[in-house]
Amino acid sequence: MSSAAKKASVDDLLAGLNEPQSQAVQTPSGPLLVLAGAGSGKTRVLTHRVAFLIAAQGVRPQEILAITFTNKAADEMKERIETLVGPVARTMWISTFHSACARILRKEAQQLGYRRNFTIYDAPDQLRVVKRCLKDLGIDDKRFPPKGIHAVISSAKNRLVDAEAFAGMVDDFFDDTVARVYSLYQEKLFANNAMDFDDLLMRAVSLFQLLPERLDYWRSAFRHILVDEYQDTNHAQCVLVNLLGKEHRNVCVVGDDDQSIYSWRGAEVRNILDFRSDYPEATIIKLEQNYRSTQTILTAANHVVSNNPGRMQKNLWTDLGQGEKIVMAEVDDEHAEARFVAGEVARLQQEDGCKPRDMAVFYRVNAQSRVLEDLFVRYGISYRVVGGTKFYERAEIKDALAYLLVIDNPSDSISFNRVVNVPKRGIGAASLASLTRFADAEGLSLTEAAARAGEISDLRPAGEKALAGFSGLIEELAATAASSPVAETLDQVLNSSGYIASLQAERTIEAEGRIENLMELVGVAEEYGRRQPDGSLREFLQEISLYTDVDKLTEQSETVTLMTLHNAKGLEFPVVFIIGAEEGVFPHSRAIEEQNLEEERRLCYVGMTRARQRLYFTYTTSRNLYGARSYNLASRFLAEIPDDLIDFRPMAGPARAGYGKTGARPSPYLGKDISGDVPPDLARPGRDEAAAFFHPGDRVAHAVFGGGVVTAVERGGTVAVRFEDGSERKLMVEYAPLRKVSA
DNA sequence: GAACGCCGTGTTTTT
DNA sequence: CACGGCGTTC
Repeated sequence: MSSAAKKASVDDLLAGLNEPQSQAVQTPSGPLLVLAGAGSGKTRVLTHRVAFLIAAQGVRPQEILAITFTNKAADEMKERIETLVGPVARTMWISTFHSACARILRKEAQQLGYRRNFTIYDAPDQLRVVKRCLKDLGIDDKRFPPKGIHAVISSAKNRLVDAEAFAGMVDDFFDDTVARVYSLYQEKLFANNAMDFDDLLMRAVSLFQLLPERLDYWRSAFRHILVDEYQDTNHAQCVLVNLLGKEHRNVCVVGDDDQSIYSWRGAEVRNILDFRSDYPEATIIKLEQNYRSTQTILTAANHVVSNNPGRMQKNLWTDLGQGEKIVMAEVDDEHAEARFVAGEVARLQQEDGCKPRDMAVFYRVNAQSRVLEDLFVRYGISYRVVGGTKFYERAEIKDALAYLLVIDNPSDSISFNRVVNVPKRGIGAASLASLTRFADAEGLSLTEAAARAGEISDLRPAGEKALAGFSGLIEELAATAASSPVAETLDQVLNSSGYIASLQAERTIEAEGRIENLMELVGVAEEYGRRQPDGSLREFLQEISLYTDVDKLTEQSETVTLMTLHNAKGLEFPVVFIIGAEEGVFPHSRAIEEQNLEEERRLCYVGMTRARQRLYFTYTTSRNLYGARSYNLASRFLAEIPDDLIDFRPMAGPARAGYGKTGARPSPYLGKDISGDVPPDLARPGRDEAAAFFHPGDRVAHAVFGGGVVTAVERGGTVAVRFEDGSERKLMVEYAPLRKVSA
């Protein structure tokens, strides 16, 4: 490449960047912290910085390790870098922490006593192992719920506390039990030549800690490390970055403390706040210009999040103009909510020329999508749900994959048990018990034991025959796998096992759906074969096991997108609806109980800042939740948005007296310890708070008397209000359906 | 050995 | 409400 061409391309890389962005791209090697507010061009900076390192600093692509939060983000980044630097981009490591660790561990497995064909267990698999442990240890799974146990184990792993260390710091009975399970759980994973998600991180760390020589190797392999969404890294990930990066110190992390929303799975905002102490000489750059949202949306989001203490100060601004006000719609119940959203989706298409793909609906929990989906189907609005029951967690998909997993890793007993009698081939609990006993006695895997079914004395002839048949099937499939593309192996799995046939025999709609899903899986395998002609079954399985639904989210044109607020991270849409903005839903009741409102607020901030032009909030006065009707307050977050940014749409029909039907937008939230279960009345400002809450001059609204202005605040929780109809009334704040509209 | 149905229970977010 | 676990029945 001539130097002129090179220079031109470097100029290109910097063209169109604002000052701080350009600085972040050009800052020479060494630690760099980029605090990137929502929509401030973070991805742009990352991709351009990588390109800059390659084009201007002479860094070789394969020396770069770039970590993203999802596989989708990784793919996008790869693509964008490729357009900047060309096909060499393909030699870079751009992936999630988990994928990167898995890749490293494939090469290093033997160092840890694993074989390189280890299986990665997903959440349901992990739970199954926990359950088995509880059973083996004779622990009552009523008193020790597997999910809870697993959560504790997972959190320990994220803090790099292994089973032994955990046992050493136990200080109550529950943890003591967990410690025993943890230890057995690890044994079982190891015996199955399997790792869970957390192991990928923890084992990578221990590899590096145990074997300095391997650390040296990987350290010099990745001379430059870049980490996106650093605010959502956990301790293990942070340690990993430091192990690899602390020596050469070419560590660039990008993130936004206001967007940390994964503390429940071990993420520690502290990591980004502490970057300066880990790397005192770090350059720190703030990106504060937002290129995504209108000023209205931005101001509103800033107001909300500024209620959180201890933030890194940021001042997001935009020059995109004020734009539309934020619509806040009060509706009867979840059905009215769905109707409202569907109505607006239709209207925006007709009147504003919005495309369905421009619109997204965010909710707090997956269950909320149901009602919406029902109505969308009836309205003929096509939509897609991101997340929820994930494609790769569907039973039929997991069954098919379990066959492949057993073929690839015969030690994997979870997968073995999953498929040994699916479809039914007469291998029941009794036969399996014999098989397991035999395997344990002989020190064999279940697959190996099945191959020697004839030697199992207490097996009934029918069971023996069935097991031998299954064993033969697996061997046959393994032979195919050894010499054929993945898609072909999969096809044979589905047919030779009789899996498809048994579904066809069901003759139900669900079974047809399952077959379609399986065909889609075959499609995925074919696609893989095209992309990676030399790809192995193992690599295919690894890719799949770390793949989530968000990763699949491609720009399909004519559908509205439905997803949880968590899944919305990193995305943007011209129009965003945030539904269920109610106390107990969002913020979630459990977050209220656990006093973790700051994270909920950040979640709100993330949701709001996804919107480019229009932002809607909806809240219901009554909602069916878990089979029972509940009456919730409007979310406190709504009250944190300034009035002049809001287009309030009270419930249709005459305003009715009573809680939540005031026709006034929700007032600033006063209650401090109000959980979703507290009767609504208690959530109203009490007598003592009245004086602090209302001030003369406040604009208020009354459910019956309409709008007015506070003229006086009296003792005993009484305020005087002059209403728009000219009347003046004294009202008991404690009981009157009175809402503050603005101060 | 499999299928059905009952009951109790637990409900956030996910790499 | 929805699912998993467990007992009953064929």
